[in-house]
Amino acid sequence: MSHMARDSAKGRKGYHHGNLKQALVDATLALVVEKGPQGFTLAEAARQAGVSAAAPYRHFKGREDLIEEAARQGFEIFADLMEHAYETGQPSALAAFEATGRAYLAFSRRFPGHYITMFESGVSFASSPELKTLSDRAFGVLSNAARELSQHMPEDKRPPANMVSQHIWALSHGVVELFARGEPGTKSPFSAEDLLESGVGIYLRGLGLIERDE
Amino acid sequence: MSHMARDSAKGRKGYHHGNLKQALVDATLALVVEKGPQGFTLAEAARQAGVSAAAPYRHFKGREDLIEEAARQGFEIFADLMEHAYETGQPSALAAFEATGRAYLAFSRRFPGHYITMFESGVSFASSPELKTLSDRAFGVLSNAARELSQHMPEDKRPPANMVSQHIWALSHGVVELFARGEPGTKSPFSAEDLLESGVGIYLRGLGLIERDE
DNA sequence: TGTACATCAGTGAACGCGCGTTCACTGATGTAC
DNA sequence: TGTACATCAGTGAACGCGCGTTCACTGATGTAC
Repeated sequence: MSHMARDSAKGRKGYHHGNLKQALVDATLALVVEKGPQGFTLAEAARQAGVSAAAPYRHFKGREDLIEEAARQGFEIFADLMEHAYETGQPSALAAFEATGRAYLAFSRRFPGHYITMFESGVSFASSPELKTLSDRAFGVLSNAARELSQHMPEDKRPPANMVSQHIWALSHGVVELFARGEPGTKSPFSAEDLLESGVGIYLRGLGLIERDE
Repeated sequence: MSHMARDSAKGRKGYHHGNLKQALVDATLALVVEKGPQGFTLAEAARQAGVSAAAPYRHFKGREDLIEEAARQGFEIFADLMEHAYETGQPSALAAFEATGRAYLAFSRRFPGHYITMFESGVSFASSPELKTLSDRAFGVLSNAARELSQHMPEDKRPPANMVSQHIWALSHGVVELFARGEPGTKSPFSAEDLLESGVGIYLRGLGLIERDE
């Protein structure tokens, strides 16, 4: 078999794979990046893991279940990244907030497969209670950052903290979808990073949190 | 046949449909809304139009070609809507700009099938030169609005007009994707319209185009 | 107005394909004694 | 250390399915005379 060459790498012994579950998740992530959210098939993932089409059923209930596991892992990484970014910016509420915005984009760059399964595969963060919990953790970080930010704001024109976090979430998501993909035709002169950075900057100025001439 | 009841509505004569091309596009739009961007099949669209699976090939080269036509019509409507919104806001550069932002969201509401084929079907606005041209027209409106807006801005801290239009595009797109869908789990207390309106407002304030207490 | 005929826009049967899933099976591994 | 045996994690063949596409066909329509 053609995959034998890699058998020794992870304790693969021939008949027993040893690490199939994760290998299938990894194959899913790669496929989804390569062929788009729906281009992925259970059969192809099995093939890529060097295993028969029936094998995945030892670890997953079915096709949907595999995607969900990939998304689950994604949300976990995502939440960790957001939390880490938040802590990095502390104790400055402003720095923490900006950092979480950047973390969103950075996550989509470093884990494109996860990003796709999470936001474009149709699984969505309400498919299972577990995904809901995990996504709540991630977006909770952004919400908290927004809430703290709120307290540094001129009190008269202070929008709800949730609204602020949703603005940044939407802006980040839009930038990722439109400008961070390899898609041609989007030959923007600005990088996604620049776009998000400047957009958030202007927005924060609008909130009165950054001085006009910085 | 079960679809005979509707035959008289549009000149349907039994053997000849009379309006198949558009009927297939309409079926595509409905399917894509109902089952997601990839849930659509040529066979199902034909079925919904009350016609055999081979019939679509009289009007389209294949599956891909049908989606592309749907997207093409979408871009046309979209561009018209953007232009109309722009003119509505004139001669105020600010009002025109805000109107185009609103038009983006309004379009996604009124033509969800088109929106999906345009932005989520994988066809993308660079698949064909024709789509590219049409999408350029639509986004050109937004760019122009941003350019005019630029001239009303404090000259020292004036970001490139293209950047401004891309910020708004990204924010609009993000709001649509995250908060304008029926998806549960996104139980936001704010409507997509409110979110976009307030987000754009804060952003424009950040540009120095709206006074702090308005 | 009537007829012959070209063209148009459908039909329906057939194809090959890959998918998701099930099933009885079997080789490998771990454990009890 | 060796052996018996349960359990685990694979196999491979088979299934039914719906899809995209092709083909020779045929009914309906439009036009020339």
